[in-house]
Amino acid sequence: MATGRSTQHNPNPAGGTRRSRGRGIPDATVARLPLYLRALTALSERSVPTVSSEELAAAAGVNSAKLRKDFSYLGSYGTRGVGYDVEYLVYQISRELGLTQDWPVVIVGIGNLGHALANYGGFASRGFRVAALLDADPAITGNVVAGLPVRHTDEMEEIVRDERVSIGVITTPPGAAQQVCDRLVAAGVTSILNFAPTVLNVPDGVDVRKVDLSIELQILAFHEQRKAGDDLADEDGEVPSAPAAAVVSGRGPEQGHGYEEAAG
Amino acid sequence: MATGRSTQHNPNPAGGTRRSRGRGIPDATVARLPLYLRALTALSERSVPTVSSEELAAAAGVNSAKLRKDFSYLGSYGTRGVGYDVEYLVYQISRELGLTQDWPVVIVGIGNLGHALANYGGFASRGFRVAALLDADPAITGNVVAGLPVRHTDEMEEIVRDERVSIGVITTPPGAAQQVCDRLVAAGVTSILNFAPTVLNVPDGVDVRKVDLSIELQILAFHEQRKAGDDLADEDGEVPSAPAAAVVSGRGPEQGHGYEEAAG
DNA sequence: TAGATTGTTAATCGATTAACAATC
DNA sequence: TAGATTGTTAATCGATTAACAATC
Repeated sequence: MATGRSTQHNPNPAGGTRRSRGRGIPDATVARLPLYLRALTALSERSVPTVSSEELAAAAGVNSAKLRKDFSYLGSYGTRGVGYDVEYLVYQISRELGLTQDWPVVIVGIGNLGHALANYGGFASRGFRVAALLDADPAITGNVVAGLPVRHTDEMEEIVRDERVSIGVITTPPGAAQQVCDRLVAAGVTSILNFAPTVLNVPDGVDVRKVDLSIELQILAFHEQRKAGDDLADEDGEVPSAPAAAVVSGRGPEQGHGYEEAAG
Repeated sequence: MATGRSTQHNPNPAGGTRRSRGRGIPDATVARLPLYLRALTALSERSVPTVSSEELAAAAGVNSAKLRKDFSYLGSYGTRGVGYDVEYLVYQISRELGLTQDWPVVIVGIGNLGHALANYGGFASRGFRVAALLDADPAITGNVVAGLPVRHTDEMEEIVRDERVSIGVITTPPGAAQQVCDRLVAAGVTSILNFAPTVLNVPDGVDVRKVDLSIELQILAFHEQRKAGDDLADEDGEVPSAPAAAVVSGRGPEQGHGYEEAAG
């Protein structure tokens, strides 16, 4: 949501309905489990033994009805009149998310962003292990980043195979992303986190999630514009639906304020 | 969001129903407009004059029914039997997203990630202008990053005011994020893009979107685990709902494979 | 006119929410 | 028992999708 940020293909790789297998968990719920887990981990570090749905929801930034509904998909892990046992819930959510096992990941493209991710602390603490850093540029390979040597992308297939890597992170320039993706998938990777601003095409059974700074900013700009518009009279004053022919020659005011009033 | 990335508070700051004002556009549609815009820009660069909903949808990674429905919220910008004029649609979507005006942003926290964002090309090309880079560390202030001097956070309020900054990007450590957020908001910022793994509390009227690497990876791990489980018999073999009392003492196997079979 | 493709309708599906019975 | 809080139900809402009439 990206979401926001969102799976490009195969949000539900098992196919069929959204909750096909056994106690299937809705996508929206899965996306919130990490939020709950983070809040619970903070409580755990403060040695808080139990927490109510109301308190935990506040800490996670959701409402309590949603939280209880989400937890109901996992099972009945609370105690009526008491709340949830923090440690127990940390474990159950971790298990559900697959974080009780070790996930080797490779990061491909060690520019500024790859560098930042390699140094990101949240990796190791949550069951993810950086198996290798890869780059195609000989000027970069051999450098040590975050304690790891940057290896050449020539070694990609070997590393993915030997280290049983199933998750790849792509931080290359957009032009290289699809090719890197293809090679990762061919080598056995089945989940891709894509930071390159490109749509990746992948075969069935491969999950792609993307993180796109530019998209997030554009969504903010949209709402920001709305706010600014609300300050004026009423922005929806029937902008004439200009006939296409009249605009084909130029694309209209680029950075200017042709049709609309300034929003600042 | 995203999630996916997702607005924490006020996904619809105008309040009321999801589509309150005039020709209000659903959140899901707004989140896809940047995708269409990117695909259209690529077509524009190749001097493609028109495109059908089918072609454009394929390029953007969505289905064509959804695309046409999305565009219908913007107006009737297509021509039956022909398709959409690329340049005209680029302009209309840009205008709808507020990209025909200039958005000054500040980036607070110039570590690895802030550094990466400052160098990110997608910024400038889409109406966003980095008005300032800020950091609290005197060892970092004064450095030139992406052609801009890193200024001290002491100057935050002055810069936000003078440059009319309404969008702030937070790339600080999690412990500093809320305080930075509070100061940005107090200074006049009304949209925040948060890369720190913290829930930010903001007053009504302020939008927060967050980008969280760790959450994206955890969602991938969940699906990855499912895939692995599908290879075995049937993973849903009634894991006994362990009584809370039995687990309170320890949190169960941490990185181990206590309850579950290995998924690799 | 015939072919192509949009814009819209209506059905379906998933997500959210409030309310409350169950029960600790 | 009385108070507190979960887990679930049912209503509502938003998003997706296929189909097709409108129309270029």
